[in-house]
Amino acid sequence: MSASRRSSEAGQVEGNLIDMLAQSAFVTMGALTRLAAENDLSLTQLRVLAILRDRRLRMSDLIDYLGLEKSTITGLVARAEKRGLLCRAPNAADGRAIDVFLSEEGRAHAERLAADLARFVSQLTDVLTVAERDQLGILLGKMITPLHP
Amino acid sequence: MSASRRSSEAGQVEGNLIDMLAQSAFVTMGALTRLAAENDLSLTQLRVLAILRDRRLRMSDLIDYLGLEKSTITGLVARAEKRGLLCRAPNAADGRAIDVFLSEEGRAHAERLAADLARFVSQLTDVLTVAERDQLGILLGKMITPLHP
DNA sequence: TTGCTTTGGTTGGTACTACCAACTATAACT
DNA sequence: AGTTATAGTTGGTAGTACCAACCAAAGCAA
Repeated sequence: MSASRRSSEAGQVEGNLIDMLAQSAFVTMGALTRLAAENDLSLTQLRVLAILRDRRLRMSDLIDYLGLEKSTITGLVARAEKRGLLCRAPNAADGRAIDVFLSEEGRAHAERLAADLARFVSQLTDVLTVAERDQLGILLGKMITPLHP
Repeated sequence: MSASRRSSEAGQVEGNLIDMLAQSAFVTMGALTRLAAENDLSLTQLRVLAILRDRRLRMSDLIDYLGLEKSTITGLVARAEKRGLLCRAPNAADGRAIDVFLSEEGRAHAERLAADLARFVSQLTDVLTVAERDQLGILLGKMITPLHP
């Protein structure tokens, strides 16, 4: 596992896949966390903005996307709403449900974050050739797509 | 960015590298978080155990590894110590410093976690051929190694 | 050597995350 | 209609992570 920055000591470039996946996850999450912090957001809030960028969801959908307790979502959305990042509105079809979607300000935030993230990732993948980048995208895609049918 | 599980809708398997990296990071982090939760740990505590698995560090080193505020580390280590996962001892060479290292129980925990993680990752990479797995490890390694010289 | 600065860690306080259990209200089922 | 299931909220707890303020040992300087 070895979540540290230097768990696989130099030399063995191929490393072990477990370490590589865990480490790249931590690196990416670290970057995302920093990115969020720079924009005065938490990682979870950043996720919410990202998810809502091209969707209008009910609370319960958001729960599915994030895999968190509903009370957690309530608080999350409430704080984000208070900050003007997103809006709540009753769902037209279901009297129990509440829809959530980005406000103007939230959308602007989300766009900026997406751009920043893109910049970070390209910096991270700079060391790879274009072919390698494609290859990496394909492999990760193949690994992940089974998870969301 | 699109941190969601299904941000890149079906079809374009190659996806876009940014999405793929972010998503695989979230998937991996999700698994790590679940793994940690099953063992009654937080993600950060799991990281600490992973880092200390083959090291004895001073607090300040731990700060570097985790990239968190020192007061955060103090609390983290204090709670883990109270739970018997790790030990604190004054550093022999520097009167100000405190060494941190795994207890027996902490070590056992860490081993178990490493095994569980390995199991999870292999399940995740099951869809890949052996050659693809190697390739993925190489690419991730190449991408990450520059970050820890 | 005495005094100033830097480094290593802790303490106290705040905001947020995330969980659980208990609750209200609408919807769906029989 | 009456029961059951679903959608969200509220209240309470533990943990994460930050900041500012602090103490003590170490390093450096005059």
